[in-house]
Amino acid sequence: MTVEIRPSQALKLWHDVTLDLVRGGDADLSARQMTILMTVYLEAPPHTVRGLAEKLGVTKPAITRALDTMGRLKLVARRRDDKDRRNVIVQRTVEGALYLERVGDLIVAKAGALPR
Amino acid sequence: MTVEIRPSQALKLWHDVTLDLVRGGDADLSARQMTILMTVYLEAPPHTVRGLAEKLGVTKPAITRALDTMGRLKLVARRRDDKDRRNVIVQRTVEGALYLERVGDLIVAKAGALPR
DNA sequence: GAAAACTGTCTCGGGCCCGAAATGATCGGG
DNA sequence: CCCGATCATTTCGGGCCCGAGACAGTTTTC
Repeated sequence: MTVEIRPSQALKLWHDVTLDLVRGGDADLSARQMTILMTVYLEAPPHTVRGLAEKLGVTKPAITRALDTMGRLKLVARRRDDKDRRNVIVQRTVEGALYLERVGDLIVAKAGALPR
Repeated sequence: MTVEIRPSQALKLWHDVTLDLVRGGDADLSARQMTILMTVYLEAPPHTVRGLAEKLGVTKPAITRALDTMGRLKLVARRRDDKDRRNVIVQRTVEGALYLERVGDLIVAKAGALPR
């Protein structure tokens, strides 16, 4: 299976998916929040505030605020690290996994509907 | 050329692209702004405030504010419709076209680097 | 055990975005 | 010619996000 795509198709795919996400209005995540969410679910744990801040190239308070908002939405959870109680470990949730699963399926569907 | 992709690949692709956009920090567009930008550049003109509001499922002031911000960034331009001077027509700009071209190339590059 | 280093969070001032409603400009039917 | 309909924008009150810097808790170093 190959993932070949032309720039014009790529943009149309991006457009179709973001349009659905905006219209759905479920979560209304910012680009940063979406990136944090995907990083937590796609990359190997553990995920800390500092680690996420470095990876995204933003300040730590920005990560804290994003985790506050996404925690309210039940998309992620926080837990103190027992090994080093200074650290906060970002954990996945069932709701977050389901949300990303829907996003993945949406992308696949839009990719399949793309003109050849 | 086919555009087949599995959900896990789709999510990784989305993650890789948004991470680059967040880290780059060029524009920092919200999901709505990005959707507006792509709609203006991918769909046939003319584009009006009301038409964009209906398409995205948001209020007209939200479109006006997005156009204000993106106008400051030179990504789109506004012009009065001479046929019906109540309408405002959203126009493309060179900067906007270049921005989307970079996004398209970024998606293609990330798609090509995806594990099979 | 005290001090330095490190973590995440809070505070501050400023800016942007939100939807609802009001406003100003323009068009069109009667 | 006028009054209602239709544009886009502005106003309003409220909320979230931003980075810089201060802060409290924890660990490590000496």
